[in-house]
Amino acid sequence: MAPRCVPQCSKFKWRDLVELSGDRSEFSQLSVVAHIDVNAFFAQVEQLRLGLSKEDPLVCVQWSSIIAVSYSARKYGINRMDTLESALSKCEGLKVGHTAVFKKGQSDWSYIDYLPSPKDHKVSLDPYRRESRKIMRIFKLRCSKVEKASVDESFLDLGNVVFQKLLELFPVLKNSLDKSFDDYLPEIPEELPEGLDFKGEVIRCPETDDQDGLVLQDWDDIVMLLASMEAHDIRKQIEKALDYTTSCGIGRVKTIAKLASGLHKPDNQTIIRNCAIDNFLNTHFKFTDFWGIGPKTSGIIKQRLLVPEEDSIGYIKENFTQEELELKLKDPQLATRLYQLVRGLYQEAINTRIDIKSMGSNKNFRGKSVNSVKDLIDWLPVFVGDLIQRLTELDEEQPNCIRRPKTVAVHLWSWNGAYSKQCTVPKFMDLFKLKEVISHEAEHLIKTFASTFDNSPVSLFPLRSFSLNLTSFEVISSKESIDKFVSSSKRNREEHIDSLFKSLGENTKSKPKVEIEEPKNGNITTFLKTRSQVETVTIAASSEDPQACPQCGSHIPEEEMVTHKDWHYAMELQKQLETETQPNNQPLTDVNYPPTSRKKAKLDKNQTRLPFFK
DNA sequence: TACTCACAG
DNA sequence: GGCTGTGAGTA
Repeated sequence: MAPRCVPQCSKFKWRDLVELSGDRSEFSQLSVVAHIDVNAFFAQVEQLRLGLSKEDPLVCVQWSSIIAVSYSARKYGINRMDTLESALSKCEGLKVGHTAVFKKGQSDWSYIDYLPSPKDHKVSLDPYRRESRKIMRIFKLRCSKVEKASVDESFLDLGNVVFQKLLELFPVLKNSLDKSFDDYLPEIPEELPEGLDFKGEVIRCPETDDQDGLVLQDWDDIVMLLASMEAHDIRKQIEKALDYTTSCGIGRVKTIAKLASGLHKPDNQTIIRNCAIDNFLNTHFKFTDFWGIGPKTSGIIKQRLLVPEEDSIGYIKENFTQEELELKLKDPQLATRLYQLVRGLYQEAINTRIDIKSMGSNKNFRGKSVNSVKDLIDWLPVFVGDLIQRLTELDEEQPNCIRRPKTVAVHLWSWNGAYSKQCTVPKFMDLFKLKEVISHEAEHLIKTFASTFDNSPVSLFPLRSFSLNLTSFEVISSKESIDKFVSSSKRNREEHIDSLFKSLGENTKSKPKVEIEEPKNGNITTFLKTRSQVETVTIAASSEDPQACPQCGSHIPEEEMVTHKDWHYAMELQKQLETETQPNNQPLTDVNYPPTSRKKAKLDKNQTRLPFFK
């Protein structure tokens, strides 16, 4: 049943609404963030690769341990703790997909049709990263700001797109004249426009909702409603284009959205209105569930605050002021964070471009499989190949911002201790050259290590673990146009806010201080604005116009050309995605897969298990 | 630069 | 629970 509106004086000001349209919308009082995670991601990837259906119970394995369990396999009581053997005993028809692997001595990974052994193989997570990037492309098409939290999770800032919808759907917002930033917003209307309703599961608010259903009181509730519709639509697009199901949480801040996304799995979403935050946190979670509060930190908190097992969030909220938390925890940063976390008020930035800081390739060795320098050197192509491959994909993803590592480090773990050594390398643009250098330096570092053990009573071998790391990434080339974009974009956004307010009939005297952070390259900051220009200005463009877009002919202000071209790029990508997608449930044919691996990846679709389990 | 720690999935 | 990955702190 559709929610009812019970209007009351709004708590929110025009400032809050306008901030929702800016590039720091996650800090607005009306902010809304979605957390989307792909259900049993590795299992879904393997299911598609093997041409199986969602109903086929499947596990993704690495050696003989299970790293992901499809939802249909969970029905048999299989979980990640099971060994492959016990999983197979629980489910007769269980399908098994092993991760792709590197073979010792080779620099590219592939899917193989036998059970690989850790003795001469290393796991490759590359296929999952590739699928992850496809999903990210869609997210980036649909909202102005996306933060990739991990290979299968992202945060989406839905503020901008909800702002747009608010203006479209509620004339009372669009037609208000002579408002200043400090005026309160009007009450919400008594009736919602036709067709508006929450999508997904809405957590109840005991104080305001009643037996007849959900009650909307203020604009933040409507923001959540619109966000739920938008998030649902984005998730359906992912499913249509790529065939992945997802779970999603929608809330005021990242931590709330993150907790919410886990509540209704798989393939559903959960909405936390601000009025429901307390009920949501208290009935479902302990303070240890917050992202970033690990075993160590929670141990300290428990000890210093004497937190009881039950109702730990309520306990912290009700018994300590922020000052008391600082006093007890002796860690002002943690105190502030905890104070805000338990109230659902911990507003964190959504980082769109997470600049890569390091990149590593590791492997643990078993027994005496690496018992000499030669054994280790034989493995080197795998580590180097892994890293170079990932650098290649990084370049492809951001062709106008090429990054290279300054240092190469090797880490070795023997049974006697851990050792590491690093050296600087030239920042070659050419990855073939860089590959040579990294191989050479890594080999040199390993040999240096080995020689220091020559006359030592302890031995480096058999080696327990090895890792090759690239660190201190620096930008070595960024296109001139991007630089221009960066320098002009701050002004752009100020103008953006100005023009918004003109459309709102703003009196510019009380213009708010909208903090403007330094921009991210290539990001579609003014996406919506640009889009509406494309739609309305197309015909006015002349072929003589030096500021005409070469692709659509629209007249585009010089400083917006980059953004505008990004938009074209995004649309092209979308087209590409749509044509790449098969209408039936066939596995995706990934044009990016190395030809060798692709051939091997094609397994018989009628096969119920990989051959080695027959 | 070398090493350790914390956290996450 | 083993494995893989990332970032921060410290001397």
